[in-house]
Amino acid sequence: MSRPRKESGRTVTAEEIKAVARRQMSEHGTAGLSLRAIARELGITAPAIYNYFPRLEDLITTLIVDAFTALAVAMETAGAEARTEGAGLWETFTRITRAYRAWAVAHPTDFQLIYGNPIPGYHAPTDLTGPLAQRPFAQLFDLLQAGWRSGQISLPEEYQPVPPALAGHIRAYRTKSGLDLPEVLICVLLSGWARIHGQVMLELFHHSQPFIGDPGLFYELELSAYLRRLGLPPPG
Amino acid sequence: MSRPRKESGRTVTAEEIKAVARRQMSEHGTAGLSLRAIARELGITAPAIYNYFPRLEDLITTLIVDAFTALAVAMETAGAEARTEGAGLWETFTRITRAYRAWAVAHPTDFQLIYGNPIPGYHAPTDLTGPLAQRPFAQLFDLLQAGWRSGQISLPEEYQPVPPALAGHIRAYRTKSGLDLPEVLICVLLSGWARIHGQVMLELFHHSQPFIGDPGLFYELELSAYLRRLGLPPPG
DNA sequence: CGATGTAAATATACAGCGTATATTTTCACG
DNA sequence: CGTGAAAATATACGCTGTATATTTACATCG
Repeated sequence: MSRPRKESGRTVTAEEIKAVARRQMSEHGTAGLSLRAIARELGITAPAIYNYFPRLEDLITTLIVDAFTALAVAMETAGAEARTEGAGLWETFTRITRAYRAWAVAHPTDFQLIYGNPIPGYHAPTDLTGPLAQRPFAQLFDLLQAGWRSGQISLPEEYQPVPPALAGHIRAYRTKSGLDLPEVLICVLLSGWARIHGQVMLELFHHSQPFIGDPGLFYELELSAYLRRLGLPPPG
Repeated sequence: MSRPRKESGRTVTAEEIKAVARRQMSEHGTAGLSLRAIARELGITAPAIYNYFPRLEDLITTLIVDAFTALAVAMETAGAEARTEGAGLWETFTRITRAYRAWAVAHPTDFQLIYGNPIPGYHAPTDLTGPLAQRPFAQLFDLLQAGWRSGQISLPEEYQPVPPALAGHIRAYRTKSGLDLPEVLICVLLSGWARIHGQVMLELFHHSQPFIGDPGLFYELELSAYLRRLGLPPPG
C-alpha cells in the first residue's frame, strides 16, 4: 500500500487547475475538457480536483466567470486607455467595441463558453451570468449617456417612436439601473450590441468570410456606420 | 446464446433514428445526445446504429443538414406565402426575417446545433455547411435586388463609401454568385443578417431580456428600423 | 518536541459513454 | 430451397464523471 507521493508539496492550486482547463479547452474545444485529462497533466488523480471543485459544473462556472470578467477588463482597459489619451467619443467607442471582437477572436473558446452552449448538461446559472454579461457594456451606456447629454449624439428617427409595450419594459430597466437615457437611445445601444455580437458570432463560425473575406474590415465598417448614424463626425 | 429478437421486423429506419435524436437533443441539449440512449429508446443495441451512421459525427452532420434546410424551408415558405398574397417589399422582408427568429425560438437546440458549438470534438465540415448557411438568405438578396432595381430602396450614406479592400472581396463574391448589387447594398444586407442573428443569439441565451423584456417586440422594432433606413415606407 | 486534527491527496469502484470486432439472425433473390 | 448480403447482436476496450473510504502531509498546540 505504498503511495509514492511524487514530491512532498504536490499540492495544486485552484488557479493551476483553471489554467490547465483553459488551455485544454482552447485546444480541444469547449466540450473537450475532462477532469481526468486535467488531473493527468497536473500529475494528480482525478478525484483530487474534487477538493477544489465539487463538480465539473463548478469548474465550468468559474471558467465562465473568469471569461466574462476578462472580456470586461479588456474592454474597460481599452476605454481607459482612450480616455487617458484624451480620445473623443468616436475613438473611445470604437476602441471599446473593437476590444470586444479582438478578445473574441483571441479567445474563441472562452467566447463560445460565454455566449454559446458550453457543455453537455450544463446550464449556466442565469442569476450569476446575467450581471456579468451586462458589465462589459455598462461603459458603453455611460459613453452614450455623456454623448447624448453633451448634444453630440442625435437620435435616429427610424427607431422612433418606441412602441409603448417596449417602452414600458425599458423604463422599468432604466429606473432599476439608474440610467438616464431616452428609450430610443437604449434601443439603439442594444441594437448596436446585437450587431456587434452577431458579426462576431458569424465570424467565429465562418459564416461571414465567404461574403466579405475579411471580417475585421467589415466590422470596422459597421462600427463607423453605426456611429455616423448617431450623428458623430468621423475622425480624420 | 438465444437472442430474443423482439419482432421479426425490428429493423429501424434512418429517419426514426434522426427523429429520436432530435427529440432527445431538444430535451437534454445539443450535447446531451448519445447513441446508446437513442438505441435504448428504439429497442435496439447501440452498435446497430452503426449500420446507418458509421460515426456519431455522421449522425450529427445529417442533423445539421436537416436543420439548415428546415430553417431555409421555413423562410422560403414565409416568402412564398407573402408573394402569393401580393405583399409588398416591406411585408415580404418582414415575414421572411420573422420566420428566422420564429424558427430559432421554436427549435432552439437545432438553432444552436447550426450556429453554435454543438458537440465535444465535433467540427462541422465547412465546405458542406457553408452553402447551407447561405441558402436561407439567398431569397433576401433577391428581394433587395428587386427593390433596388425598382428604385424603392435607397443606399444609406453611413455605409458609403465601402473601403476599397472590402469592396474588392465583395466584388469577388458578387461575380462568383452572379448577384448584381452595389457593394454598399451587400454590406447593408450582411449587416442586417448580423443584426438579426445577434438579436436571436442574445435572446436564446437570455442576455437581452433584462434590458427590453420582450425580445419579440424589440425584434420587430429592429426590423422596421432597418427597413425604414432603406427608405421603405412603413405600411399602415 | 511530540501528539493531534484537518486538508488534500489517494485507491477503488460504478455506471455510462463511443466504438471496434466478430457472431448470429433475417430476409430477399436466384 | 439454398445462398449471400444486410442488420441486428454480444462482447470488449478505454474513456468519462463521480462516490466512497483510506492514507498521507502539514500546521497547530499542549
